[in-house]
Amino acid sequence: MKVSADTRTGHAAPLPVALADGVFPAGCPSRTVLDHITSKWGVLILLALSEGEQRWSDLRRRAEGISEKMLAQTLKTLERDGLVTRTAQPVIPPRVDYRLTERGYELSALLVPLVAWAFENADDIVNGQR
Amino acid sequence: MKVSADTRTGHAAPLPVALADGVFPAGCPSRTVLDHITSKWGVLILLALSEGEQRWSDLRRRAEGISEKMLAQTLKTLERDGLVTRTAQPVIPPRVDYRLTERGYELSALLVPLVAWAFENADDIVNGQR
DNA sequence: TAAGGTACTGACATGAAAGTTAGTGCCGAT
DNA sequence: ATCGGCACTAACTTTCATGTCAGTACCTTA
Repeated sequence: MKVSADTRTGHAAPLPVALADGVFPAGCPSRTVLDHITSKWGVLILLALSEGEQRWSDLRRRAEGISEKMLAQTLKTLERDGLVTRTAQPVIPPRVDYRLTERGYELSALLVPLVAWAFENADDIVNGQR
Repeated sequence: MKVSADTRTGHAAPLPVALADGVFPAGCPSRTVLDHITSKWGVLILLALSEGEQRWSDLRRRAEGISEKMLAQTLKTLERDGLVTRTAQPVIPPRVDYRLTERGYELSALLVPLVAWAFENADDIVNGQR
């Protein structure tokens, strides 16, 4: 069954993804990846790092409201996913830097416009306007 | 304090958003909006609708694994946010169509490349590769 | 006559995500 | 001498998003 294009707006909206019948499969690995990067704090951390290497305490301050537990957990997930690298310097006091990998940078380039859109439209949306 | 650009990749990564000190404020409305659109099923529904108007049963089939409760709940949230419109036709059996608003279409245009990226990179990521 | 499709709603249950609190070891500043 | 900053970890608790199950009302097909 072929799904027709949007007839109201006249816009084409191609999904450049091989999807049988336009179905998003339940067990698909992309679901897991999507869950990681669209997690409450994942987006914010990736966005903050898109401006360059940052320390633990920088990230904590920039993602306002994050707990240390969630910061550690989010960074670990992003590291396991190969989106972020951790560099610890054996100095006192400890200094640890986080930066995006090439892959992480690729992703952040897609997230930036999304978050920018959310910023611009947030007020209209929560006020229930058009 | 000014945050330096990424010195490793040499890429510029501008955040086109007015952020005092690069801090994402805790009470910011964009947090709410981001939560809605990055919810487990929100992304999938918006993506499915990016291909055009669709019925309840179409969406249920395409977002594989979604329950009827979550479909209803997700659609209601997206409707309240002015991203989706609902059109019920008084026929028997009932027929209800869902489509993106202009604003919803704008958003989906940003989500499509993100999901495409997730599809392409998912296997590498979950296999813990580089 | 019974089963199944259509588009839902509501009560209840669960589990994963998130929050809270406390503790680590070392240092510099008050 | 004790406080705070640094970068965490671990145990425990809570909250909320999500899942499960049942029911609605009408019609068609078997």
